[in-house]
Amino acid sequence: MVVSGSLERAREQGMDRFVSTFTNKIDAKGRVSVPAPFRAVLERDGYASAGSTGIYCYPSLDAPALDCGGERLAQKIDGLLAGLPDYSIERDELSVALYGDVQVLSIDGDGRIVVPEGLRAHAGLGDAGGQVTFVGLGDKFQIWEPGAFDERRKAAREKVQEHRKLLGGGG
Amino acid sequence: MVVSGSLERAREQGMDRFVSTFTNKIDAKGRVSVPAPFRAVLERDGYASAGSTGIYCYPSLDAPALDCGGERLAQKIDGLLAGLPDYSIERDELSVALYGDVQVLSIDGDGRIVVPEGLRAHAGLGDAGGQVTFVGLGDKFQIWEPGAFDERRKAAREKVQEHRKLLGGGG
DNA sequence: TATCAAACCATTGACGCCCATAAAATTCCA
DNA sequence: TGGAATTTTATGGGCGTCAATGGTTTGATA
Repeated sequence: MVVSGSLERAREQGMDRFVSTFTNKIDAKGRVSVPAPFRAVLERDGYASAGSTGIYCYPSLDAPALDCGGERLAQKIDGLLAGLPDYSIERDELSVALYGDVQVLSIDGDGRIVVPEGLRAHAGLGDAGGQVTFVGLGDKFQIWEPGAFDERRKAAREKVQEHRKLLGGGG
Repeated sequence: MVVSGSLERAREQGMDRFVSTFTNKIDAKGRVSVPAPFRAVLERDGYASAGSTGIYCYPSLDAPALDCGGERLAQKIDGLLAGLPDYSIERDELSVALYGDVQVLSIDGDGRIVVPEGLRAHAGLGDAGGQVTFVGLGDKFQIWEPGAFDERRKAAREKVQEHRKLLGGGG
């Protein structure tokens, strides 16, 4: 396929954030299609143009999921380091923390990525059914094992309902 | 192998920083393959062209790891020293610390380096399983014993978690 | 000549790249 | 508005190239 359909639409609509969730299959080779709308956002973000080779991906700090994004995400990380002096110990430490877990995954001509073993393990991808769920979070998106994401979503709903009650049902 | 694949890709895409982590085997002779993407960055950096013969490599000042890079790294070190007054004690000490243990490692036709015993000892390379981990840190990269890196990474993750507000709360 | 290091070669497994198919969605026209 | 035609996406598979790794030979040195 050619990355043009969703891309052009996204351009026209000024879409530049990751939205919605999609569930795709991960095949025997470990390949997964990145949802076309996400690819469109990445294109806009310039993931494949000037700065980088692919998408940035690292284990989420607080969930069994992977955080992914393009240039914007990379620049956010760089921004954190920008303030620290070159070759200072602080910078080295933070660099390892931020870069150490990051993998750059290239997207093939068909819009697919291969998730390396280490990352797959953190998110438990492939543990069940060989499917993975992409979740848009604006600036970035996450990759979940579908079952795990379901639980997380349920929990989130319940929490929201709690809040509503506390807020006096003003909805 | 021929150093052309990743290199050309890197050229075209303007990739000029060390990113991602890779784990390769180190054999009985002390040989390790430098990850192809890193070689590509080094090529761009001119490590093997005009100025120098190989990559700069020295014991990391604050970690059981090796700091490595090409021309850019060398120049940054120079710049760092240039900032200090001539014949100052600080400069002398830093000079020794930085330059004293620097080794220029040449990359053979197959993309491998031989890590000298002294450096290997500092990072504990080969102590377990005969594997080493390359960690991209932008301007330079580090070489770790996988186990040690894992520990450092865990610690770093916890540290980042404390500062995750800086990341925009996204995790 | 013995030893060590560095260039050379060869193998294998992984990965990038291409094509094919099928399903879904969108467009276009009646 | 409905339905056909076209486009786009997702997914499966094959194939060639390249990277990583192990081994061998050559060359320098003492």
